Formats: sequence, structure tokens, C-alpha cells
Amino acid sequence: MMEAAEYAIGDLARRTGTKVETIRWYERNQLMPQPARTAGGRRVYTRAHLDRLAFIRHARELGFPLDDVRALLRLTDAPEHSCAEADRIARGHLTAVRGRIARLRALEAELARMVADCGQGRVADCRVIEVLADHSHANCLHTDGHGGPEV
Amino acid sequence: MMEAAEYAIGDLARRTGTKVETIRWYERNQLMPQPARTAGGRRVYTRAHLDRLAFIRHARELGFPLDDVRALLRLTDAPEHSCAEADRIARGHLTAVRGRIARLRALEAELARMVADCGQGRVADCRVIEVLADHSHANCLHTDGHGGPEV
DNA sequence: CTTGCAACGTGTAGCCACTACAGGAGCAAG
DNA sequence: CTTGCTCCTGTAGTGGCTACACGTTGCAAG
Repeated sequence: MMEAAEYAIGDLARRTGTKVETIRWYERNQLMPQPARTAGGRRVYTRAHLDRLAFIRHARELGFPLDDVRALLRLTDAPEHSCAEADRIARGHLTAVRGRIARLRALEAELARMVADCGQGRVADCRVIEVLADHSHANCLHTDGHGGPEV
Repeated sequence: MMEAAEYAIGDLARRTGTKVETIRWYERNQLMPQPARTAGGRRVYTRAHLDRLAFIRHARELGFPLDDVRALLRLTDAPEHSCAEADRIARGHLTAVRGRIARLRALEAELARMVADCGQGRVADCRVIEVLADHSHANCLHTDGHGGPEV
């Protein structure tokens, strides 16, 4: 069996590990172009669509937000252009990932300390509850206040 | 000056570093009980409210989802009960945090490799774009498919 | 007493990146 | 022709808030 030149939406979904609804969502949100349609109104995709969707999914797996994905997609359409922009986006994302790792590690330490100290007794003596209720934040990691999207 | 026994919503916000809208949102979503009101309709909080809000915020800072926070709050209302449940929740969360750290580290490695290999030339030769476009996923981290909420 | 203004009230919409339906139509195999 | 899968559109929901819009309350200064 050879590669088909046309794909139904379900084929694209299977080949890229994407849900059908997500592909339609990408179309509505301009990440995927509108494909041709059959007489009955079904979407007909080409190899180019498949490649583009695979690119999007791969970038998403790497945690790039969709705005970054959009920018990277624009770059793939200009292969003679300098790739400094792609580098900048990837470096920015790397920095963000490193920041999240750092915060998660501080968190991990605090959680580990919490559960290590829990003697499995009554709630009134529970270290987990105690730490959470500690209004003074004496044992707390010193977050800088701005918070951010997530730890 | 001594501690006031009653607080306006703005006082609670300042003392816990929470936005006023967030406090009202917690009330709508049953995390905070409905407080008394003044004749003019303004919310009047007590010390108990302040403590409860501080507890919620502290748990959120540690990344506990609201459903976990709800469960932990129920435990604080039963101080004679065993704290095994609190321990279970905290351990579960610790496991989740460790999983996220592991995935982020794999990600970090892949991103670092991407940008290290980018020669800042044309997009056609860019390693960043190339890795993303790699349909075979030959250089990809082996995610197990289920994905999860986020990397 | 009036005026000004911050803090408060409600209600709704938006964020991200999907996901999950409901309710119907197309289409291939048996 | 029926069965059963895939597909269509459209809408609403997720988590955990955040941001408005627009109206009211409450307090102090003039």
C-alpha cells in the first residue's frame, strides 16, 4: 500500500495523534488553512496539510504557546529569511522552561518536607495542615509576589 | 493599634495578597462562606474568614488544584479526624510535581539542543525549524501519548 | 451641605488550548 | 436497505481566575 495523496480529517488525526475537533479548531483559529471539500462537504487534506499539522503538534508538545507556533509557521514560509527569529523564540521558551523548573523544584522541596513531617496522627497535629494554615508564611518559599501563570 | 475584629473585602485582599475579584470568585465557588453584610450591602469579614483565605492562598501557591484545596479545607473542620487524607493529597501532589519536573527537564534538553545547533543562517537550514518539522520524531522525546494537561 | 473620590456592588466577557457534547448528514460494507 | 462509522456545524464547558462596565456606598474636605 502506498501513501495516499488525499486525507480525510480522521486520517490526519490518526497520523498526527491529534483529535479531530482540535484540527477543526486549528482551522477556525487560522493555524491550519481551509482545505478543499468533497461534494458532501467533507474536508479533503493534502500532504502539505499533514506536514503543517505535524509541525504544529510537535511545537505544542515542546510547550510553545500558539502565538509562538504561528510565528514559527510564518518563518517556514520564508526559507531564505534569516532564522534569527526562530532562534530568539526558542531561546525565550527555553528560558521560560528553566524558570518553571526552578519554581517547581522549590515547590517539590516544600511539599517533600511537609509530607515527611506528617506523623499520620490527628488533623489537629498534622504538619501538612499546619504549614498550609501558617499565616506568617514562616516556612514558605519566598515568591516575589507577581505570581505568574503557574508555578 | 490593635487588630480589627472586622474586615472589608479590601482589607482581606491586602492582608493575603489576593485580588478583590478573586475573593468574590471564591465566594461564588463555595471556597469562602458568604459573609455578613452592612446595611449598604458591603461584605463584612471576621478573623475566621481571614485565616481561611490565607489557607486557600497558601495551598494555591503550592500548586494544589482547587478540588484539593476544598478537600483540605474540609479536613481543617474536623481536627480530631486522622490526617491520612491530608497526607495522601500532599503526596499525590508531590508526585505530580515531580512528574512535571521530569517532563520539563526532557523538554529543556531538547530545546537546548535545538538552539545550540542553530547556526543563525537561513530558515532553510535552521535546526530549530528542522526539528519541529521532523515528522518522524526521530529526535523527539518519547512522550507516552496520553499527553496530560501540559508538559 | 455638597462635592469628590476611592472602595465597594453586580454581572458579563475574556484568557488558553482545547474538549465534549447535541443533533444531524454522508458514505461504505453487508 | 440497514447498520454503523465517520463526518458536519454550533455551542458550551474546563481551571482559575482577570478585566471590564456601570452603578452604589461611605467617608472626608471644603
